Amino acid sequence: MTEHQEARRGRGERAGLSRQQILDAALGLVDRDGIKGLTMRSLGQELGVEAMTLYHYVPNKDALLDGLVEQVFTAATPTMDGPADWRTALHAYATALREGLLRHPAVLPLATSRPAVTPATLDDLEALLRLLTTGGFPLGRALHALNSLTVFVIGHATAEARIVVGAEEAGGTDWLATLDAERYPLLIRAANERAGTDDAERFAFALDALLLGFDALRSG
Amino acid sequence: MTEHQEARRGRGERAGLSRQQILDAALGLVDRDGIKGLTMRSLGQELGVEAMTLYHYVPNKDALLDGLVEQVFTAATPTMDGPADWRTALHAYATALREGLLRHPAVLPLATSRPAVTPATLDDLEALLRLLTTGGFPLGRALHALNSLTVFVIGHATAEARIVVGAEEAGGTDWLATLDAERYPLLIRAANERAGTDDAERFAFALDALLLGFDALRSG
DNA sequence: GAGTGTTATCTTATGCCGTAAGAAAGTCAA
DNA sequence: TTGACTTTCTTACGGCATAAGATAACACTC
Repeated sequence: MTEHQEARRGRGERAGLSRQQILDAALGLVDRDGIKGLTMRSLGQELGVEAMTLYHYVPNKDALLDGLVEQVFTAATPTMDGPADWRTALHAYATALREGLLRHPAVLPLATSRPAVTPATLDDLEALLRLLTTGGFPLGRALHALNSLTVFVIGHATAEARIVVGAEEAGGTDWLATLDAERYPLLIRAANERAGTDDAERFAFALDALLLGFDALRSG
Repeated sequence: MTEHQEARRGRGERAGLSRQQILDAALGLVDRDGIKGLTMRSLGQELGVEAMTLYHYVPNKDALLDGLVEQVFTAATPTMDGPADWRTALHAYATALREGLLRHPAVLPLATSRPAVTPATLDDLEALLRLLTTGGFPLGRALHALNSLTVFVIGHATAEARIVVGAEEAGGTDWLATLDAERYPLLIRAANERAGTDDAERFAFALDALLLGFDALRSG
Protein backbone atom coordinates (compact mmCIF):
# COMPACT_ATOMS: atom_id res chain seq x y z
CA MET A 1 0.00 0.00 0.00
CA THR A 2 2.22 2.76 -1.27
CA GLU A 3 1.06 6.20 -0.28
CA HIS A 4 0.46 8.36 -3.33
CA GLN A 5 -0.08 6.93 -6.77
CA GLU A 6 -1.37 10.13 -8.32
CA ALA A 7 0.12 9.67 -11.81
CA ARG A 8 3.63 10.73 -12.77
CA ARG A 9 5.04 14.03 -11.66
CA GLY A 10 7.13 16.36 -13.76
CA ARG A 11 10.36 18.04 -12.87
CA GLY A 12 9.34 21.03 -10.85
CA GLU A 13 5.91 19.79 -9.87
CA ARG A 14 5.41 19.86 -6.09
CA ALA A 15 4.51 16.81 -4.07
CA GLY A 16 3.78 18.88 -0.99
CA LEU A 17 6.18 17.10 1.34
CA SER A 18 7.40 18.14 4.76
CA ARG A 19 10.02 16.89 7.15
CA GLN A 20 7.29 15.57 9.40
CA GLN A 21 5.61 13.65 6.59
CA ILE A 22 8.94 12.10 5.69
CA LEU A 23 9.61 11.06 9.28
CA ASP A 24 6.13 9.56 9.57
CA ALA A 25 6.57 7.58 6.39
CA ALA A 26 10.03 6.45 7.46
CA LEU A 27 8.70 5.28 10.81
CA GLY A 28 5.94 3.33 9.11
CA LEU A 29 8.43 1.76 6.75
CA VAL A 30 10.73 0.74 9.60
CA ASP A 31 7.83 -0.68 11.59
CA ARG A 32 6.72 -2.72 8.60
CA ASP A 33 10.00 -3.83 6.98
CA GLY A 34 12.61 -3.32 9.68
CA ILE A 35 15.67 -1.12 9.62
CA LYS A 36 17.08 -2.68 6.51
CA GLY A 37 13.85 -1.95 4.69
CA LEU A 38 14.45 1.76 5.07
CA THR A 39 16.52 3.11 2.20
CA MET A 40 16.32 6.53 0.64
CA ARG A 41 14.97 4.85 -2.47
CA SER A 42 12.26 2.84 -0.71
CA LEU A 43 11.26 5.85 1.37
CA GLY A 44 11.01 7.96 -1.76
CA GLN A 45 8.85 5.34 -3.39
CA GLU A 46 6.64 5.22 -0.31
CA LEU A 47 6.06 8.95 -0.74
CA GLY A 48 5.75 8.87 -4.52
CA VAL A 49 8.97 10.77 -5.01
CA GLU A 50 12.53 10.17 -6.16
CA ALA A 51 15.15 9.44 -3.51
CA MET A 52 17.10 12.64 -4.06
CA THR A 53 14.04 14.71 -3.31
CA LEU A 54 14.29 13.74 0.33
CA TYR A 55 17.60 15.52 0.61
CA HIS A 56 15.76 18.78 0.50
CA TYR A 57 14.25 18.06 3.89
CA VAL A 58 17.02 16.04 5.51
CA PRO A 59 20.76 16.59 5.10
CA ASN A 60 21.60 12.87 4.95
CA LYS A 61 20.39 9.47 6.04
CA ASP A 62 21.99 9.65 9.46
CA ALA A 63 20.02 12.78 10.22
CA LEU A 64 16.89 10.97 9.11
CA LEU A 65 17.63 8.21 11.60
CA ASP A 66 18.26 10.80 14.30
CA GLY A 67 14.87 12.26 13.52
CA LEU A 68 13.31 8.84 13.81
CA VAL A 69 14.78 8.29 17.25
CA GLU A 70 13.70 11.73 18.37
CA GLN A 71 10.22 11.06 17.07
CA VAL A 72 9.92 7.78 18.96
CA PHE A 73 11.28 9.25 22.18
CA THR A 74 9.07 12.27 22.04
CA ALA A 75 6.02 10.10 21.58
CA ALA A 76 7.14 7.67 24.26
CA THR A 77 8.01 10.15 27.01
CA PRO A 78 4.92 10.49 29.18
CA THR A 79 3.63 13.83 30.36
CA MET A 80 4.32 14.37 34.04
CA ASP A 81 1.43 16.61 34.95
CA GLY A 82 -0.24 16.15 38.32
CA PRO A 83 1.70 16.61 41.54
CA ALA A 84 2.83 13.27 42.83
CA ASP A 85 5.29 11.41 44.96
CA TRP A 86 8.65 10.98 43.22
CA ARG A 87 8.29 7.22 43.55
CA THR A 88 4.94 7.18 41.82
CA ALA A 89 6.16 9.58 39.17
CA LEU A 90 9.31 7.62 38.36
CA HIS A 91 7.35 4.39 38.26
CA ALA A 92 4.82 5.86 35.86
CA TYR A 93 7.58 7.45 33.79
CA ALA A 94 9.50 4.21 33.41
CA THR A 95 6.45 2.12 32.67
CA ALA A 96 5.10 4.50 30.07
CA LEU A 97 8.51 4.97 28.46
CA ARG A 98 8.94 1.23 28.11
CA GLU A 99 5.53 0.80 26.52
CA GLY A 100 6.10 3.71 24.19
CA LEU A 101 9.45 2.40 23.06
CA LEU A 102 8.10 -1.08 22.48
CA ARG A 103 5.64 0.34 19.99
CA HIS A 104 8.53 0.77 17.54
CA PRO A 105 10.88 -2.08 18.33
CA ALA A 106 12.87 -1.79 15.12
CA VAL A 107 13.96 1.74 16.02
CA LEU A 108 15.40 0.78 19.39
CA PRO A 109 18.79 -0.44 18.18
CA LEU A 110 19.27 3.05 16.75
CA ALA A 111 18.32 4.68 20.02
CA THR A 112 21.32 3.32 21.87
CA SER A 113 23.81 5.14 19.69
CA ARG A 114 21.98 8.45 19.47
CA PRO A 115 21.08 11.15 22.01
CA ALA A 116 17.91 10.43 23.96
CA VAL A 117 17.17 13.87 25.36
CA THR A 118 15.23 15.94 22.87
CA PRO A 119 13.87 19.48 23.21
CA ALA A 120 10.35 18.08 23.36
CA THR A 121 11.05 16.02 26.46
CA LEU A 122 12.71 18.77 28.47
CA ASP A 123 9.54 19.74 30.29
CA ASP A 124 9.08 16.25 31.61
CA LEU A 125 12.70 15.99 32.69
CA GLU A 126 12.45 19.28 34.56
CA ALA A 127 9.24 18.12 36.25
CA LEU A 128 10.83 14.86 37.35
CA LEU A 129 13.91 16.66 38.63
CA ARG A 130 11.71 18.98 40.66
CA LEU A 131 9.93 16.05 42.25
CA LEU A 132 13.21 14.35 43.08
CA THR A 133 14.88 17.42 44.56
CA THR A 134 11.88 18.34 46.67
CA GLY A 135 11.82 14.68 47.69
CA GLY A 136 15.24 15.05 49.27
CA PHE A 137 17.66 14.23 46.46
CA PRO A 138 20.64 16.51 45.90
CA LEU A 139 20.63 17.64 42.27
CA GLY A 140 23.53 15.42 41.22
CA ARG A 141 21.91 12.38 42.71
CA ALA A 142 18.57 13.23 41.16
CA LEU A 143 20.21 13.33 37.75
CA HIS A 144 21.98 10.08 38.38
CA ALA A 145 18.74 8.43 39.35
CA LEU A 146 16.88 9.77 36.35
CA ASN A 147 19.61 8.90 33.88
CA SER A 148 20.17 5.45 35.30
CA LEU A 149 16.49 4.74 35.13
CA THR A 150 16.25 5.94 31.53
CA VAL A 151 19.27 3.94 30.48
CA PHE A 152 17.79 0.87 32.10
CA VAL A 153 14.41 1.30 30.43
CA ILE A 154 15.98 1.79 27.01
CA GLY A 155 18.28 -1.15 27.51
CA HIS A 156 15.50 -3.39 28.69
CA ALA A 157 13.17 -2.43 25.88
CA THR A 158 15.96 -3.02 23.36
CA ALA A 159 16.62 -6.44 24.82
CA GLU A 160 12.93 -7.26 24.68
CA ALA A 161 12.68 -6.17 21.07
CA ARG A 162 15.69 -8.29 20.19
CA ILE A 163 13.98 -11.42 21.42
CA VAL A 164 11.09 -10.88 19.04
CA VAL A 165 13.39 -10.37 16.10
CA GLY A 166 15.76 -13.16 16.98
CA ALA A 167 12.97 -15.66 17.51
CA GLU A 168 12.31 -16.04 13.81
CA GLU A 169 15.86 -17.01 13.07
CA ALA A 170 17.60 -18.35 16.15
CA GLY A 171 14.79 -20.33 17.73
CA GLY A 172 15.05 -18.66 21.11
CA THR A 173 16.87 -20.16 24.06
CA ASP A 174 15.89 -23.79 23.58
CA TRP A 175 19.50 -24.86 23.13
CA LEU A 176 20.01 -24.13 26.83
CA ALA A 177 18.11 -27.31 27.72
CA THR A 178 20.67 -29.44 25.89
CA LEU A 179 23.57 -28.55 28.17
CA ASP A 180 25.61 -30.79 30.41
CA ALA A 181 23.31 -31.53 33.35
CA GLU A 182 26.15 -32.00 35.82
CA ARG A 183 27.83 -28.77 34.98
CA TYR A 184 24.86 -26.42 34.62
CA PRO A 185 22.08 -27.69 36.89
CA LEU A 186 20.58 -24.28 37.57
CA LEU A 187 20.61 -23.09 33.96
CA ILE A 188 18.93 -26.31 32.90
CA ARG A 189 16.33 -26.14 35.61
CA ALA A 190 15.66 -22.55 34.59
CA ALA A 191 15.29 -23.51 30.95
CA ASN A 192 12.93 -26.37 31.76
CA GLU A 193 10.78 -24.30 34.08
CA ARG A 194 10.90 -21.34 31.73
CA ALA A 195 11.96 -19.41 34.81
CA GLY A 196 12.81 -15.74 34.45
CA THR A 197 11.51 -15.49 30.90
CA ASP A 198 8.62 -13.11 31.49
CA ASP A 199 9.85 -9.74 30.24
CA ALA A 200 7.20 -7.64 31.92
CA GLU A 201 7.79 -9.41 35.21
CA ARG A 202 11.53 -8.89 34.99
CA PHE A 203 11.04 -5.24 34.18
CA ALA A 204 8.70 -4.73 37.14
CA PHE A 205 11.13 -6.50 39.42
CA ALA A 206 14.10 -4.42 38.37
CA LEU A 207 12.10 -1.21 38.47
CA ASP A 208 10.98 -1.90 42.02
CA ALA A 209 14.54 -2.73 42.98
CA LEU A 210 15.90 0.48 41.48
CA LEU A 211 13.31 2.65 43.19
CA LEU A 212 13.88 0.98 46.54
CA GLY A 213 17.60 1.53 46.08
CA PHE A 214 17.15 5.16 45.12
CA ASP A 215 15.13 5.70 48.25
CA ALA A 216 17.83 4.18 50.42
CA LEU A 217 20.59 6.19 48.73
CA ARG A 218 18.63 9.44 48.56
CA SER A 219 21.08 11.15 50.89
CA GLY A 220 24.07 9.47 52.36
CA MET B 1 50.02 -0.22 9.58
CA THR B 2 48.58 -3.02 7.50
CA GLU B 3 49.37 -6.45 8.83
CA HIS B 4 51.17 -8.51 6.21
CA GLN B 5 52.92 -7.00 3.26
CA GLU B 6 54.83 -10.14 2.27
CA ALA B 7 54.78 -9.59 -1.50
CA ARG B 8 51.90 -10.57 -3.75
CA ARG B 9 50.21 -13.93 -3.37
CA GLY B 10 49.14 -16.20 -6.19
CA ARG B 11 45.81 -17.85 -6.60
CA GLY B 12 46.07 -20.95 -4.44
CA GLU B 13 48.86 -19.76 -2.20
CA ARG B 14 47.90 -19.99 1.47
CA ALA B 15 47.87 -17.00 3.75
CA GLY B 16 47.39 -19.19 6.82
CA LEU B 17 44.24 -17.53 8.06
CA SER B 18 41.84 -18.69 10.74
CA ARG B 19 38.49 -17.54 12.01
CA GLN B 20 40.14 -16.30 15.17
CA GLN B 21 42.72 -14.26 13.28
CA ILE B 22 39.96 -12.70 11.25
CA LEU B 23 37.97 -11.81 14.34
CA ASP B 24 41.03 -10.31 15.97
CA ALA B 25 41.82 -8.20 12.94
CA ALA B 26 38.18 -7.13 12.66
CA LEU B 27 38.12 -6.07 16.28
CA GLY B 28 41.26 -4.06 15.82
CA LEU B 29 39.84 -2.41 12.76
CA VAL B 30 36.61 -1.50 14.55
CA ASP B 31 38.50 -0.15 17.52
CA ARG B 32 40.62 2.00 15.25
CA ASP B 33 38.18 3.17 12.57
CA GLY B 34 34.74 2.55 14.05
CA ILE B 35 31.99 0.30 12.79
CA LYS B 36 31.83 1.97 9.42
CA GLY B 37 35.52 1.37 8.92
CA LEU B 38 34.90 -2.36 8.94
CA THR B 39 34.10 -3.60 5.43
CA MET B 40 34.94 -6.94 3.95
CA ARG B 41 37.35 -5.17 1.64
CA SER B 42 39.12 -3.20 4.37
CA LEU B 43 39.34 -6.27 6.58
CA GLY B 44 40.81 -8.26 3.72
CA GLN B 45 43.38 -5.56 3.12
CA GLU B 46 44.26 -5.55 6.81
CA LEU B 47 45.03 -9.25 6.51
CA GLY B 48 46.75 -9.02 3.14
CA VAL B 49 44.00 -10.90 1.41
CA GLU B 50 41.13 -10.27 -1.01
CA ALA B 51 37.71 -9.66 0.47
CA MET B 52 36.13 -12.84 -0.87
CA THR B 53 38.73 -14.96 0.89
CA LEU B 54 37.09 -14.14 4.20
CA TYR B 55 33.94 -15.94 3.13
CA HIS B 56 35.74 -19.22 3.62
CA TYR B 57 35.87 -18.59 7.34
CA VAL B 58 32.66 -16.65 7.87
CA PRO B 59 29.36 -17.23 6.06
CA ASN B 60 28.54 -13.53 5.75
CA LYS B 61 29.17 -10.18 7.34
CA ASP B 62 26.41 -10.49 9.90
CA ALA B 63 28.02 -13.64 11.23
CA LEU B 64 31.29 -11.76 11.44
CA LEU B 65 29.61 -9.10 13.57
CA ASP B 66 28.05 -11.79 15.75
CA GLY B 67 31.51 -13.21 16.27
CA LEU B 68 32.79 -9.79 17.22
CA VAL B 69 30.12 -9.36 19.89
CA GLU B 70 30.75 -12.83 21.23
CA GLN B 71 34.45 -12.10 21.35
CA VAL B 72 33.97 -8.89 23.32
CA PHE B 73 31.53 -10.44 25.77
CA THR B 74 33.67 -13.48 26.37
CA ALA B 75 36.65 -11.27 27.12
CA ALA B 76 34.58 -8.93 29.28
CA THR B 77 32.78 -11.48 31.45
CA PRO B 78 34.85 -11.90 34.59
CA THR B 79 35.61 -15.27 36.07
CA MET B 80 33.63 -15.91 39.23
CA ASP B 81 36.03 -18.14 41.08
CA GLY B 82 36.31 -17.78 44.82
CA PRO B 83 33.33 -18.33 47.09
CA ALA B 84 31.77 -15.03 47.97
CA ASP B 85 28.70 -13.21 49.10
CA TRP B 86 26.21 -12.73 46.26
CA ARG B 87 26.40 -8.96 46.79
CA THR B 88 30.15 -8.90 46.41
CA ALA B 89 30.01 -11.22 43.44
CA LEU B 90 27.37 -9.23 41.58
CA HIS B 91 29.21 -6.02 42.28
CA ALA B 92 32.44 -7.43 40.94
CA TYR B 93 30.66 -8.95 37.95
CA ALA B 94 28.99 -5.69 36.98
CA THR B 95 32.08 -3.59 37.48
CA ALA B 96 34.30 -5.92 35.49
CA LEU B 97 31.75 -6.33 32.73
CA ARG B 98 31.43 -2.58 32.35
CA GLU B 99 35.18 -2.13 32.14
CA GLY B 100 35.53 -4.97 29.68
CA LEU B 101 32.82 -3.60 27.43
CA LEU B 102 34.26 -0.11 27.50
CA ARG B 103 37.47 -1.48 26.05
CA HIS B 104 35.69 -1.84 22.71
CA PRO B 105 33.14 0.99 22.65
CA ALA B 106 32.49 0.80 18.93
CA VAL B 107 31.22 -2.75 19.26
CA LEU B 108 28.60 -1.90 21.87
CA PRO B 109 25.89 -0.69 19.50
CA LEU B 110 26.02 -4.12 17.90
CA ALA B 111 25.75 -5.84 21.24
CA THR B 112 22.28 -4.50 21.94
CA SER B 113 20.73 -6.26 18.96
CA ARG B 114 22.53 -9.55 19.36
CA PRO B 115 22.44 -12.30 22.00
CA ALA B 116 24.69 -11.65 24.98
CA VAL B 117 24.90 -15.16 26.45
CA THR B 118 27.64 -17.14 24.79
CA PRO B 119 28.81 -20.69 25.52
CA ALA B 120 32.00 -19.31 27.00
CA THR B 121 30.19 -17.31 29.67
CA LEU B 122 27.92 -20.11 30.87
CA ASP B 123 30.18 -21.15 33.72
CA ASP B 124 30.12 -17.68 35.19
CA LEU B 125 26.35 -17.44 34.87
CA GLU B 126 25.92 -20.76 36.61
CA ALA B 127 28.26 -19.66 39.38
CA LEU B 128 26.36 -16.42 39.91
CA LEU B 129 23.04 -18.24 39.92
CA ARG B 130 24.35 -20.63 42.55
CA LEU B 131 25.41 -17.74 44.76
CA LEU B 132 22.04 -16.06 44.37
CA THR B 133 19.95 -19.15 45.06
CA THR B 134 21.99 -20.14 48.09
CA GLY B 135 21.65 -16.53 49.16
CA GLY B 136 17.89 -16.90 49.37
CA PHE B 137 16.66 -15.99 45.88
CA PRO B 138 14.12 -18.26 44.21
CA LEU B 139 15.45 -19.31 40.81
CA GLY B 140 13.13 -17.04 38.82
CA ARG B 141 14.07 -14.04 40.88
CA ALA B 142 17.76 -14.87 40.64
CA LEU B 143 17.48 -14.89 36.87
CA HIS B 144 15.60 -11.64 36.90
CA ALA B 145 18.24 -10.03 39.03
CA LEU B 146 21.08 -11.29 36.88
CA ASN B 147 19.45 -10.36 33.60
CA SER B 148 18.37 -6.94 34.80
CA LEU B 149 21.85 -6.25 36.01
CA THR B 150 23.41 -7.36 32.72
CA VAL B 151 20.97 -5.30 30.69
CA PHE B 152 21.74 -2.30 32.82
CA VAL B 153 25.48 -2.70 32.50
CA ILE B 154 25.29 -3.10 28.73
CA GLY B 155 22.94 -0.15 28.42
CA HIS B 156 25.08 2.05 30.61
CA ALA B 157 28.29 1.15 28.81
CA THR B 158 26.62 1.82 25.47
CA ALA B 159 25.45 5.21 26.68
CA GLU B 160 28.93 6.02 27.94
CA ALA B 161 30.50 5.03 24.66
CA ARG B 162 28.00 7.16 22.76
CA ILE B 163 29.14 10.29 24.57
CA VAL B 164 32.71 9.78 23.46
CA VAL B 165 31.70 9.31 19.86
CA GLY B 166 29.15 12.10 19.81
CA ALA B 167 31.52 14.56 21.42
CA GLU B 168 33.52 15.04 18.24
CA GLU B 169 30.49 16.02 16.23
CA ALA B 170 27.70 17.30 18.47
CA GLY B 171 29.71 19.23 21.01
CA GLY B 172 28.26 17.50 24.04
CA THR B 173 25.47 18.93 26.16
CA ASP B 174 26.53 22.56 26.16
CA TRP B 175 23.34 23.65 24.47
CA LEU B 176 21.53 22.85 27.70
CA ALA B 177 22.95 25.99 29.30
CA THR B 178 21.24 28.18 26.72
CA LEU B 179 17.71 27.25 27.76
CA ASP B 180 14.97 29.44 29.14
CA ALA B 181 16.01 30.10 32.73
CA GLU B 182 12.46 30.53 33.99
CA ARG B 183 11.24 27.31 32.53
CA TYR B 184 14.13 24.97 33.23
CA PRO B 185 15.87 26.17 36.40
CA LEU B 186 17.03 22.74 37.49
CA LEU B 187 18.33 21.65 34.12
CA ILE B 188 20.28 24.86 33.82
CA ARG B 189 21.69 24.62 37.29
CA ALA B 190 22.70 21.06 36.50
CA ALA B 191 24.39 22.11 33.27
CA ASN B 192 26.27 24.92 34.97
CA GLU B 193 27.42 22.79 37.85
CA ARG B 194 28.20 19.87 35.53
CA ALA B 195 26.08 17.88 37.96
CA GLY B 196 25.42 14.24 37.24
CA THR B 197 27.96 14.06 34.42
CA ASP B 198 30.43 11.65 35.98
CA ASP B 199 29.76 8.33 34.28
CA ALA B 200 31.62 6.16 36.76
CA GLU B 201 29.86 7.85 39.64
CA ARG B 202 26.44 7.35 38.05
CA PHE B 203 27.23 3.72 37.38
CA ALA B 204 28.32 3.13 40.97
CA PHE B 205 25.21 4.85 42.25
CA ALA B 206 22.83 2.81 40.13
CA LEU B 207 24.67 -0.41 40.86
CA ASP B 208 24.41 0.18 44.61
CA ALA B 209 20.74 1.01 44.20
CA LEU B 210 20.04 -2.15 42.23
CA LEU B 211 21.85 -4.38 44.71
CA LEU B 212 20.08 -2.80 47.65
CA GLY B 213 16.79 -3.31 45.86
CA PHE B 214 17.58 -6.92 45.03
CA ASP B 215 18.31 -7.55 48.67
CA ALA B 216 15.02 -6.07 49.74
CA LEU B 217 13.07 -8.02 47.11
CA ARG B 218 14.94 -11.28 47.61
CA SER B 219 11.85 -13.05 48.83
CA GLY B 220 8.50 -11.41 49.15
C1' DG C 1 0.83 40.10 -16.27
C1' DA C 2 5.63 39.95 -17.51
C1' DG C 3 9.86 39.24 -15.48
C1' DT C 4 12.81 37.14 -12.00
C1' DG C 5 14.72 34.83 -8.14
C1' DT C 6 13.74 30.80 -5.21
C1' DT C 7 12.31 26.27 -4.19
C1' DA C 8 11.01 21.54 -5.06
C1' DT C 9 11.58 17.96 -8.03
C1' DC C 10 13.86 14.84 -11.30
C1' DT C 11 17.97 12.92 -14.04
C1' DT C 12 22.29 11.22 -14.36
C1' DA C 13 26.46 9.54 -12.60
C1' DT C 14 30.11 8.11 -9.11
C1' DG C 15 32.15 5.24 -5.94
C1' DC C 16 31.23 2.47 -2.35
C1' DC C 17 29.14 -1.94 -0.45
C1' DG C 18 28.03 -7.27 0.22
C1' DT C 19 28.46 -11.21 -2.16
C1' DA C 20 27.44 -14.80 -6.25
C1' DA C 21 30.01 -17.59 -9.57
C1' DG C 22 33.74 -19.80 -10.88
C1' DA C 23 38.74 -20.20 -12.20
C1' DA C 24 43.42 -21.25 -10.57
C1' DA C 25 46.88 -22.90 -7.61
C1' DG C 26 48.31 -25.11 -3.54
C1' DT C 27 47.95 -29.49 -0.41
C1' DC C 28 47.49 -34.19 0.45
C1' DA C 29 45.99 -39.17 0.15
C1' DA C 30 46.02 -43.15 -2.85
C1' DT D 1 50.85 -39.48 -11.03
C1' DT D 2 46.50 -38.81 -10.35
C1' DG D 3 42.73 -36.60 -8.54
C1' DA D 4 39.96 -34.78 -4.82
C1' DC D 5 39.79 -31.05 -1.62
C1' DT D 6 40.98 -26.52 0.20
C1' DT D 7 42.27 -21.93 -0.12
C1' DT D 8 42.81 -17.96 -2.67
C1' DC D 9 41.90 -14.69 -6.42
C1' DT D 10 39.21 -12.57 -10.39
C1' DT D 11 35.32 -10.78 -12.27
C1' DA D 12 30.81 -9.19 -12.10
C1' DC D 13 26.16 -7.74 -10.37
C1' DG D 14 22.78 -5.21 -8.18
C1' DG D 15 21.92 -1.99 -4.52
C1' DC D 16 23.31 1.68 -1.62
C1' DA D 17 24.10 6.93 -0.25
C1' DT D 18 24.72 10.90 -2.45
C1' DA D 19 27.21 14.73 -5.58
C1' DA D 20 26.13 17.73 -9.55
C1' DG D 21 23.21 19.92 -12.24
C1' DA D 22 18.98 20.47 -15.29
C1' DT D 23 14.11 21.81 -15.21
C1' DA D 24 9.73 23.25 -14.04
C1' DA D 25 6.53 25.26 -10.70
C1' DC D 26 5.89 28.74 -7.40
C1' DA D 27 6.17 33.50 -5.14
C1' DC D 28 7.39 37.70 -5.50
C1' DT D 29 8.03 42.45 -7.68
C1' DC D 30 7.03 46.15 -10.94
